[in-house]
Amino acid sequence: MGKCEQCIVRQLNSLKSLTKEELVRISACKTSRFVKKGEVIFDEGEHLNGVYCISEGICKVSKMSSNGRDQIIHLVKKGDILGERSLINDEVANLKATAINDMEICFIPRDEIINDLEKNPDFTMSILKDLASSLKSADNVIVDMAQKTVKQRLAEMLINLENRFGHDEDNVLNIHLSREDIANIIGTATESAIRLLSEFKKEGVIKVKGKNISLISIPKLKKIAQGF
Amino acid sequence: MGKCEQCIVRQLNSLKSLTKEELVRISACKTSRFVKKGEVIFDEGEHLNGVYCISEGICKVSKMSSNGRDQIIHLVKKGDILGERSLINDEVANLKATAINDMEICFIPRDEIINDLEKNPDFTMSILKDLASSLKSADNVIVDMAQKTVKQRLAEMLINLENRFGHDEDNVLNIHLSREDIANIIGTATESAIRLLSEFKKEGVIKVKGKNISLISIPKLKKIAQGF
DNA sequence: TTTAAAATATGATAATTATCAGTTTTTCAG
DNA sequence: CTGAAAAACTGATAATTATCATATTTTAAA
Repeated sequence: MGKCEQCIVRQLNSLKSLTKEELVRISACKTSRFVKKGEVIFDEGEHLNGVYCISEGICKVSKMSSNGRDQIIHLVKKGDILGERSLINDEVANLKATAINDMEICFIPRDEIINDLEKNPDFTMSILKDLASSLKSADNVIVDMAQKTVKQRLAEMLINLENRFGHDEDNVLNIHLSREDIANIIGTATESAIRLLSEFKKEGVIKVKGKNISLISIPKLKKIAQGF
Repeated sequence: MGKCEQCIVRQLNSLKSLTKEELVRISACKTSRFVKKGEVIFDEGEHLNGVYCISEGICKVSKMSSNGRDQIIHLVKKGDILGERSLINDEVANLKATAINDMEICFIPRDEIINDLEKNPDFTMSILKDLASSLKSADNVIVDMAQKTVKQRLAEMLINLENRFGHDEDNVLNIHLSREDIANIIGTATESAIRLLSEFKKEGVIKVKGKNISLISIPKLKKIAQGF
């Protein structure tokens, strides 16, 4: 189990604002853990009692709608912090986190980190900026969900995946989602997502082989996302 | 122009966490202003340079979609703070604020309040909790927008209006929105919103007279919102 | 490897929602 | 008060999206 002070992942998130001493203290009480693909890290209604720092892998964060379908609200990857919101308002989790590939995650108990939150203004400001930025992007998602067609949303989502996860040497996106997950991100039926992916493929804007998706023309996708 | 120390509205928001001294300082530099119905307080892309504290009235906060329709993301009323996000990340406004009735608002310059944000941990934590709570409700809106039908969303919105704004002695909601605004909250065409309102009226779950809406059966509306 | 289960795919159809066109009602400036 | 503009409304129709049924392919456990 590595030490937080030396952890590279930490540099990617708000924990970078902690002092050396704080990190040593956190390192002593944190626990590291492997999570298998498909495993649920926490579910709606659970008490979190701490935050997770993602060392490796990707998980989806979702919420069940009253109509029985899961809506994926965001994708969390290496370097991201998970559960900070429940930490702040001290409520049970509003969302569910599920690994979409094998992961390694560190858990930091609430009591340790809440102390830093109250004492270290740099750290607090950093969390504050994180939340402000999440809120901005949530607002943008609301607008897209409310105003764009499923086709527009799919195009937009593909561009977002490219920006956030990048692609390998063969231009294949570095994230492999099931068709159902794709549908649950853009808020549509699985069949509709499949049909639109086929349509994009036919039109030559993407290449699809199983869960491997490559974007062939990002400009064209951007046009589709804007309604052309 | 009243003094912040004595302002009742302040008790409703994060400003209640400020000390007497901080309030006196802010009071000295704040400016108060009346805003007419329909007037734009700030628009997307503008530099805010401060936050607004709403003394009276209601405004809509919206964002233009690339398809040319305005999506209303929230309604801000007496006691709410407006523009805190732009304050924190120091970016231009992502949203537009428009008065939906006559308002009175106080403006607090950025420099004054940013100082308190960095120095007063109670105040910072209060803002942090505000943002966490906004983020939670934004996530819930995303789920609804993505998974619910327009009919479900309208029913839900009516319940939200009742909870947030209440009704007068004649059971009429204390907020008077145009049909277009209603459509822009739930993310649909104005005609669709009108049709569904008529349907609800016919079914006897609401009473409508112009912009005066009364909820007759909240339980029925809740059932509709959940898909029955 | 075999086989059952899960995921993906496709077609047909129904339901929802948007758009366009036009009418009626309301609002409000003069 | 009056007339023009804006808002609200209604109908017809088109476009989008969901649902159901079923076939094919892929995955993973025995």
